[in-house]
Amino acid sequence: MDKSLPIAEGRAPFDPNPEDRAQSIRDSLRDAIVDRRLAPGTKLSEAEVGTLFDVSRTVARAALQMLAFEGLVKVERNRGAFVSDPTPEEALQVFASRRLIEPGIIAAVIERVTPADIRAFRAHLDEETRHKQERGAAARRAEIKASGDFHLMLAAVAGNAILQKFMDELVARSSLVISLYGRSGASSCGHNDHADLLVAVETRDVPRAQALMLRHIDHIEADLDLRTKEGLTLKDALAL
Amino acid sequence: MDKSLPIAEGRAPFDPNPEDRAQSIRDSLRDAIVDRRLAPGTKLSEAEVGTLFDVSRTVARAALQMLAFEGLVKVERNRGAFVSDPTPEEALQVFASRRLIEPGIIAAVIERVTPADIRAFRAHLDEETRHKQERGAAARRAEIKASGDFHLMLAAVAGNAILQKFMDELVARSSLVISLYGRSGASSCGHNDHADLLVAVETRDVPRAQALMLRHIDHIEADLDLRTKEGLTLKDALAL
DNA sequence: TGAAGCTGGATTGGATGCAAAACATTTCTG
DNA sequence: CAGAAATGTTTTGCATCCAATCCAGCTTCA
Repeated sequence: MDKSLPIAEGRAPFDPNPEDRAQSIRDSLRDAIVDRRLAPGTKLSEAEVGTLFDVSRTVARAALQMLAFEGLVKVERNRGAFVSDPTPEEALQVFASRRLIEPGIIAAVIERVTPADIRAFRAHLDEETRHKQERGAAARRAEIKASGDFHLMLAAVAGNAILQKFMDELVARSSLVISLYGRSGASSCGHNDHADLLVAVETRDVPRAQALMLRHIDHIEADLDLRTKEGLTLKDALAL
Repeated sequence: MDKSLPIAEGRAPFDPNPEDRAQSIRDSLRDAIVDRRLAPGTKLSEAEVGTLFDVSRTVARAALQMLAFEGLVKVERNRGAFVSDPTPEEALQVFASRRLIEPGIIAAVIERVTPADIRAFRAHLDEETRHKQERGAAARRAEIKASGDFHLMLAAVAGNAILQKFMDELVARSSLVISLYGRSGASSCGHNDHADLLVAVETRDVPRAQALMLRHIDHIEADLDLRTKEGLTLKDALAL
């Protein structure tokens, strides 16, 4: 059994809350996936996950099942669970979905945001820019994660639990897609979309905020290189 | 053990495809829930579900877990799974979510719909009106289900697997909400919203189709009576 | 009488064991 | 030597088993 998977990092040494261990395993695995510490296609065997987190296969399997529901892993019958490897088409669908949902979220945010929320957003933005200035792969990972968290904060303020869950899934899948197809290291290269968005929220300018949100999603998507990489190489190598 | 739960009805007698039994149990249970054959709040014990479908608790539990992810059942730790009993606020969130997603879906449909799709929609509409004319609780259930299926067909034609999954969940939750808070038996009392929508799709009039979709959701929501029923009665009985 | 504590039964959470499927390796055959 | 058959190994799917928790009814005590 190979213990080289770098996935058990964010886990608490001994369950702080004795509640649902499967949930916390899922969170650790999800972090590892969106952080690209686990490459798409990696096999996640029940036994391996179980021993790494020191639980039985039963609860390891439950965690993998949860991730399958979110689309972060694919389970193939009698074959096991693999970190999902979204196709370019799936990538486009992720952003198409976000284009529908996030303008609505931003409108709800403007309706409900409190001064305390604004302060929290500002603090988060500061941290984001801090990560952006640092160097190294770890800082890059932290930046991508923080960027996603900004959208999750918006979803939380919007106050719709269902949309929040959808955004949870969409942001996670986006991170996966960016890590696969992202051209530059960072999602928002050069742009300051989040800061602009926050200004529009503060001034309660709904149309502008929605337009900025759509533009922001355009920017993220424009940074992707969705030309299929593998799969064609075979044909290339043989025929051409 | 009570064997009175009328949930095992849609199940195939012996798994035609030996694949994933949990999945098919989930489908049966979901049908039963959105069909109102299982009332909100009903306890779904693992052992009971297991014996009803002739599987062990392990796979019964997996099915319940899936339903929990969709929000159709709530599992309380150490207490079990219960058919979820959405609050009025959750009900509003369901429709708020649909208002964001479905206009986008209808636009995608207009872009991609084929003549064969149109024929399928027409056939489905016929069946809907047929159910609407019949009498009895069974016909009412069939009508609600068919009405939801129309929206699911739209989502399928739109061609975005993620949005389709979201709509799966939203339609199921809507049926649950309607069965709980619906005033009239049917959702679209008197209106012919689906037929109008289909015309707009055929003429490829995106703005009109989107407006009709929003109006349709308004109609469904207007048919709800979201005043809290239980919970306040206690206060009423005691204080007032 | 009523409230707190206790006990028996039932139910869930989770670990383990076994059969079947998939995979890897070796052996056989042309 | 190449390809196919066969065998052994690994991993999943699932049933079963045990411990922990919860619930209901009963007992006890003020």
